[in-house]
Amino acid sequence: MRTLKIPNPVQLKNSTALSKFPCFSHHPTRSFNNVLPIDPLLSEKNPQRAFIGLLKSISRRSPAPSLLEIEFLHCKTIKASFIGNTNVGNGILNLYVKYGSIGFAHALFDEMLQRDALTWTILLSAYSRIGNHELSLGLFSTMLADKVFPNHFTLACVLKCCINLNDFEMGREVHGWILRNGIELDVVLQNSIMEFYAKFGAFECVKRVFGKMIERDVVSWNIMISLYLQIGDTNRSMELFRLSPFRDVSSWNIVINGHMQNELHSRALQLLYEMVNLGCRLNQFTLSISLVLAGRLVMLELGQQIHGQVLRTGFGHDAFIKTSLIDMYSKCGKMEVSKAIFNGIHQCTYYDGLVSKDILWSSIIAGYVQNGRSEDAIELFRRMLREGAKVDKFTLTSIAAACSDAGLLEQGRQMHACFEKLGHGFDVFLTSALTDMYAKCGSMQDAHKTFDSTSVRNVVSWTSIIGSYALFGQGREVIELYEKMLEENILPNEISFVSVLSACSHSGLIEEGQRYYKSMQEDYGIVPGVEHFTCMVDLLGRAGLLDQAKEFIQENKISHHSAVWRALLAASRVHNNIEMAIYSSEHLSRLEPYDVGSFVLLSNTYATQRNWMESSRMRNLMACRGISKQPGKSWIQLKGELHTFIVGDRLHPRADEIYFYLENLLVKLKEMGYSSRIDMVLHDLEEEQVESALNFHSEKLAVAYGIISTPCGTPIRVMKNLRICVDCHVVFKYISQATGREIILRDAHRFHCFKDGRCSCGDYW
DNA sequence: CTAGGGTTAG
Repeated sequence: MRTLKIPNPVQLKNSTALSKFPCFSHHPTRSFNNVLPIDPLLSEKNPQRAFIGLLKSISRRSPAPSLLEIEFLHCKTIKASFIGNTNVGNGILNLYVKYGSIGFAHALFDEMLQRDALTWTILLSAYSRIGNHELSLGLFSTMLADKVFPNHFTLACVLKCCINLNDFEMGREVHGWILRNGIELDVVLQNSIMEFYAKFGAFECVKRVFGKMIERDVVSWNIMISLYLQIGDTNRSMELFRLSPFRDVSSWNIVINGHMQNELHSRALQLLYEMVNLGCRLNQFTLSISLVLAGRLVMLELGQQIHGQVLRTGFGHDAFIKTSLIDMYSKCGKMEVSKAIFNGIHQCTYYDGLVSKDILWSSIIAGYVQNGRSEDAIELFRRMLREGAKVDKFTLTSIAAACSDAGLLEQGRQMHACFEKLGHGFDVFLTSALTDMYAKCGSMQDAHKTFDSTSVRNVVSWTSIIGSYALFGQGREVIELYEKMLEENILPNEISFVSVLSACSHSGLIEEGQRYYKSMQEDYGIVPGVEHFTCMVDLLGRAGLLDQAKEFIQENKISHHSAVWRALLAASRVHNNIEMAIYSSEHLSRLEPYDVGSFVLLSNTYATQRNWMESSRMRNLMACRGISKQPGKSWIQLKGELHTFIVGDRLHPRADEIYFYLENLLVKLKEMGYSSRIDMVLHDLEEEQVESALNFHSEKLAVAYGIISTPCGTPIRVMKNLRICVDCHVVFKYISQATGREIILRDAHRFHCFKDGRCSCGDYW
């Protein structure tokens, strides 16, 4: 007979020291004599059997027995010399495992003189449950060497270990062993075998086992149903679902979740309604997945209804459900509610004993990041570290995105290094987020290094590096990378094209942009969405082809999208075309009467033409409608500290120095030939005031502060929440020349790298 | 057998 190739049989420790059970020496025997009726049992005809019955009932008792009670029982069995009985030993062993004390369980296991299949199975399944699958398999191997014949539970557990260890070969060996040893195949074992093959995508094997089954149950059918969902064959899975004689809650959960996984959210919603209408009871799984569904569809009311159902059914303390609730409210933009739920978590039942609070942390942090509240997310992350929660790749991915938004290069770098030190494995999500983070923080070297170190690249990895170069306006590199991606047989998605098209637009590659727009539809069958239309309007508009852009909007019948008008309006402003600006802003304000951008852009366009009447009329209208402009702010990070500036503000402790330096510098720049672009000032002011308003724009303050606080030659990295002003753009070119400093500025759309009197954007933006 | 958190653009 061939033996199983199971690694590392476990060396059992045969120790006899009871000192492994520290409470033994001073055991409070008296305190349990009333609660646990041991002594009367001992006078029964068959005290051992009675004792075994007691152990069984205690293991099912709620609340579960305390460690002291278990040790008390253990003590009693020794005193009554029952411990040599395998069934008694198994009973106590089971209690230790249920209590979660594997160390004590293993110590008892070592002391047992006779171990049967149950003894081994209790211990090895305990190890598997805490995630130590190797040890579990090692015990299995020792068990076989000890000539103890495994039962169905042992084998099912071993197959689970093979799934968790991703060890297909081992699982096949186990299956072979089962067949060779003529183990009778019952439903449970056959289901385990099916599940094993299903997890490894060995569809034919699953079907063969299912086909041969004489008796099938819900689980067998469910595995078949999920098998088809796994490969995206929703039709076939629904056929089986309708055919199944055992359709119950779990089957419904599987089809609903399966459709969600295949991105068929509205179909999933239909199924949920059908399930409810049939009067099917919703269990905790249903509630959890339907909350996720409500979040993805941004259906707040549905989410609230399910929340009500959660409270009614008493699942409010389930940790899984709490995470789903946090996720749902975050996705619906209700961060206050998410936060309240998160803060109310003290006593949630950790379902299955495997749920940890780390996931709750990561889900609330993700919520803040998704709602654009990076500072709050980072603050929460610090609290999480203080409270000793474990940082995993999920949290770190969100934090990387938060650092991208806030432009915090140093924090991002620290977290990256910290994570690498922990020795976590490679992850596509994380490396994509890090690539993006480094790029958005201005370090293309780090972004490229991260991308190069990405061993398994998918569309997202490629799209993030492509988007990074697009951010720096390096259209040629973007096109090169895009072609490289195609060479590696990675199919571009909608987002890849947004990056490519916006890069073309930012680099003035008009023909290329139009070619890729065509290729997207013809070669990849991607139907252009608002984002692509907007890129095209932007592409034409930036190039000054305003009429063509307008025609593009009409031809594609997209005049109901505000974004395309916003792009045209922005282009009209850059090219000072007041008629087109008015035309597009009329459309824009009809579509979005409360949109800040439309007012600001139009009012600015009027202002540029020095039409103060119209400009101020626009601003008054904004005030009437209660719209306020997002204040422009710029920030710079020095020695780990963030310095934020708004136009003309003197709040900074070194404000006097900053202003003094800036004023002198501007005099010098004028000698070099600079003159103020006063046409960029947005209010009707006297000439002198105009100039001073311009001179102290937030980005100028931040750059000046950077120069006076760092040694000569250090590059200056500044972030701005809005687009850079035209005058500042001119000034920074002069400054880079006059001071020999490199100025790297990230605005709302892209990077501008000023060096030796020139900007990387080539003034095309 | 079935459940929760993450990436890319605008």
